Amino acid sequence: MRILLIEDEAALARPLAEHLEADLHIVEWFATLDEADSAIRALEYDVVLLDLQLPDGDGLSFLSRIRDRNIRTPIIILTARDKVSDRIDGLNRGADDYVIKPFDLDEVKARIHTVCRRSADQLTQTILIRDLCVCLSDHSVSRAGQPIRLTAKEWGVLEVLLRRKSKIVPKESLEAAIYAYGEEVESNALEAHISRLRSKLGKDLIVTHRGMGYTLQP
Amino acid sequence: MRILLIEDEAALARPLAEHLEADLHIVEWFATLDEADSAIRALEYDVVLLDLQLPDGDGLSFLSRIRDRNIRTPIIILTARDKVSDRIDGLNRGADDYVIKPFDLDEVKARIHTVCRRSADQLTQTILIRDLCVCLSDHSVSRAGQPIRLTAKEWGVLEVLLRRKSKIVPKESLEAAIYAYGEEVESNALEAHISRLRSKLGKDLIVTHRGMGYTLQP
DNA sequence: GATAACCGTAAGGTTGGCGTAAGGTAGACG
DNA sequence: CGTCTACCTTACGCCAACCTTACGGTTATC
Repeated sequence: MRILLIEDEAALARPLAEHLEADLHIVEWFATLDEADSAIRALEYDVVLLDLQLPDGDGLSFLSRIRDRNIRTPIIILTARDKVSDRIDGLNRGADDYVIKPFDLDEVKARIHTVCRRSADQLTQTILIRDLCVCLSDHSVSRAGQPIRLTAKEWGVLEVLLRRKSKIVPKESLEAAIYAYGEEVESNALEAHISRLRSKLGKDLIVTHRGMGYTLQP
Repeated sequence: MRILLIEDEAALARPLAEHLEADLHIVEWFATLDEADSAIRALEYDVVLLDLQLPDGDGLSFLSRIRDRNIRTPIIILTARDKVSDRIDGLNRGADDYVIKPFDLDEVKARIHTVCRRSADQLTQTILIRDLCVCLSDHSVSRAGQPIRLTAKEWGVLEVLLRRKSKIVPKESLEAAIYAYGEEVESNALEAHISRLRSKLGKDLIVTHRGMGYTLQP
């Protein structure tokens, strides 16, 4: 678990960080919103522990800003016992839970666990097409419950076709999708991938439009 | 916390509900078993507060019915001081705790907390996968009863794979999970960890998806 | 202060994905 | 019907991605 701890009081933060690290988590501790902001921009965390009173700004507005940016990382607020309104406000702005200071270290641990679990079984984006079940978020395909293993390139092609559902996708678009700049390829590599995809997913799933491109059969 | 309160005496129920709501819980109050039954069918609660004497039936049989349906939501019984046998009976039928009427509001709160903690710890945190038993909360793994010792990094990798169950997890995600910012590593350290994990947990638990990442074999 | 555990590194081995190309198929058009 | 051409299919071989292992540096443990 990768944890972002935003707390200015070292006396609180340090033991907490140590306790969580002893629990085999990776903790990154910042004392200002400014630092935390660049950290959360650059990296992915599994959970954020956010103190509301910080030297360089209000934790609540930070919270709103994060959610506005559509970052859905679970956030647990660290708040004083008497600041009931802060807690409510925080939950309303998209926090996932709160812990009251002074907190029990094990309680924080427990909250982190439940919050992470909650976010882990979030909805996964799955698409049903003919007898196939394609899950975009886990890169998995199955037919009649039987999982089908695709290679990286095959998946790349399928994903583009799925996203441009029912539209005719030109070969060039597909090639652009699976080859980075500079590693383009001459020859019929794409056609070979299409062929291999068909043999795995069913002969008539992918329809050819001569001279134009490919579509998925709905 | 989402709380289902089943209590017919408004004089008791109302202040309790208010007190719990002030503590930021969500309380849904029903005065009959019938209503409560449909509520618990439809929604998930974190804890149920159950009075045993209700106008439309016996709380104890309701309790049995819930447990028979394999609903494991923690249940706290609200009972009168002189009904000792009811309490024992309740606990035997699967209640998690009891509070004696007339109760102190803060005591109820405390009971709710401990009961929730307990249930969160025990049922959410152990995962069975193939012949392995993995406990997320205490970071232990065992195969056929034999404990297996994992190192910190090995555990970090395994935990992420477990949490993203059945998803293909890219190498970068795994690396991000076990290295804090600034202590990233060049070389195939991750591959080495995967290899060591496989030798400890079984050769085919972790499946490689070339160019994409790793998955756990279900 | 010695022993063990952990982990990054790199070397050497393995393999599956992928590009290639050759031969076949089928729409398009006259 | 014949020809052209875009596309299909298959086998093959290469190589990057990956695996495994040993080694040494560092840190934890007693």
